[in-house]
Amino acid sequence: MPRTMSAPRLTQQDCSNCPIRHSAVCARCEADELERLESVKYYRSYKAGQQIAWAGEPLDFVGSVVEGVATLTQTMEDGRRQMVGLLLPSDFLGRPNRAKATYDVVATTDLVLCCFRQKPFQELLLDTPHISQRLLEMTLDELDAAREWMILLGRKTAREKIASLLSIIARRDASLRENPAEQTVVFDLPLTREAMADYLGLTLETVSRQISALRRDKVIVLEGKRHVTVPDFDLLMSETGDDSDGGIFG
Amino acid sequence: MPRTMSAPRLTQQDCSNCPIRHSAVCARCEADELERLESVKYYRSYKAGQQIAWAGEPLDFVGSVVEGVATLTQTMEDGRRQMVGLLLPSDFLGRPNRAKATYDVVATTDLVLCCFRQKPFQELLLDTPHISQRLLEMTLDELDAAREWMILLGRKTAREKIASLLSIIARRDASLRENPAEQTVVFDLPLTREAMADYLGLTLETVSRQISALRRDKVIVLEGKRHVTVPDFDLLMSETGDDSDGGIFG
DNA sequence: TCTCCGCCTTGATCGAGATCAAGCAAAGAA
DNA sequence: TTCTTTGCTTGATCTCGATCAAGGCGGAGA
Repeated sequence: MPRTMSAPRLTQQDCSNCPIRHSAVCARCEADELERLESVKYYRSYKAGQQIAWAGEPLDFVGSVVEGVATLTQTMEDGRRQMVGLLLPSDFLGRPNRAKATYDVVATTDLVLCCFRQKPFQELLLDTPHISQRLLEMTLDELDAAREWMILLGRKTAREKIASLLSIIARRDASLRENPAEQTVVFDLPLTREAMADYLGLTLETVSRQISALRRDKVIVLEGKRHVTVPDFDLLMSETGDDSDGGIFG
Repeated sequence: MPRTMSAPRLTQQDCSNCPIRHSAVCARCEADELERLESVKYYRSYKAGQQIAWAGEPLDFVGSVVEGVATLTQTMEDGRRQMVGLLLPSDFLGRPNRAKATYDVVATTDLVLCCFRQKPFQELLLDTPHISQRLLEMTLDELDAAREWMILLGRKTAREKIASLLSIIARRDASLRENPAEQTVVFDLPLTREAMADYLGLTLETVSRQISALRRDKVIVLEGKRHVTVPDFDLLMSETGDDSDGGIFG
């Protein structure tokens, strides 16, 4: 099967105006370091639903998500699937010095990546400590997130899993709002029921039933299938099974 | 509650004779760099069962496991527990620049750590690229392992979970043997049934039943409760649900 | 306007693993 | 010796989420 990717290249963009300038792998770079990055970076765009990489197949670049959402998924021989990562803007894709993708990577929304070929990125890592330090920090954060997810997968009930996922999305969106302390949070789900099931280690039917149950219990209000209103964020949090303290920025 | 740790200090040991010299965070260091490490490192020892750190409590050092096994565990308010990491010799404990432990850390066997206080280790990281590069590599490996574990927790059956855990331990032990290509593997379980349950997202009763089932089906032979013989490693692998190729070093 | 298709919901039933419960075996402790 | 404790096994039963099945809804294309 042909697996060539033809992604349109965007015109070169100025790093200093980049929306992820202060949170991506380049966050700590100085002006001269950014100049060097600009000389080797390039952009790739993908449409919603497009696959970016296939587990086990060659992937000769790494990069940062500039806009959109992508998922990392692993599939067992018999078709069982588990999502193992959710890439949001500023998250890093790929592993330095690894020529093949470890997971299937799929764009779930339209997506823009800021990419580097493996070889030049290797060199950047070796002689730009600001980049390798930041990459270490981001990788440690991802490891913490993965371990948090292990608790969810191993020990939480279906209802707690759904509430946890909703609270994660709500919290992320809340941080972009004018008044983040507001109890009411409104957002759109960026994932289908099936993708949520892959994420949570459930079936899509169970996801649907638990969302209906949370709606019935007035924990959330649904308009259509994707638009969610959380009237009382503390109430949602109390359904996640996590420690109740910590507030919206927990 | 008093939570002070008093761990006996060992006499200073020579890095060049260290059993984890070539696989720990110091693996890439040159002679002069090792000298610097030796000047700030110190050892801590723990007895089997002793707790090393408490989630949320101060932990002002990081370090490498020299000998023994430790576990990272997170506990929910109502007591549900999930193990999120297993630290074997050469694995790294703690997070640079973080003053508090994120997880409960417990020695499951007698344990020796090679430790560094946070502050000097920070400095080492900043001006010893061989250390920060190696730490990044190890953290990326841990992230891959955590994601592999997410598939196990989210999608594998109880029998597959047990077979997967046995194969991981068997594979690790096999790599220490004279003839690693040998089909028969023998080892002792370093974990209680309860710890295995915490690792696998199961109850200890289910762990016990599945081990009995694997014994009944001749996949393993048990002498006592901990000593395991795997007569045919491929047969064990075929029970894990993972891709069958790859062999013992997969 | 109709039809199709992707996505979602809901109902009925099933079954893997949890829970509740009893008891065994080995190692200390009294 | 006898009593406890710790770690483990096994049985009986229950329950949550999976599975199998049917149908609803809304948007895109004919």
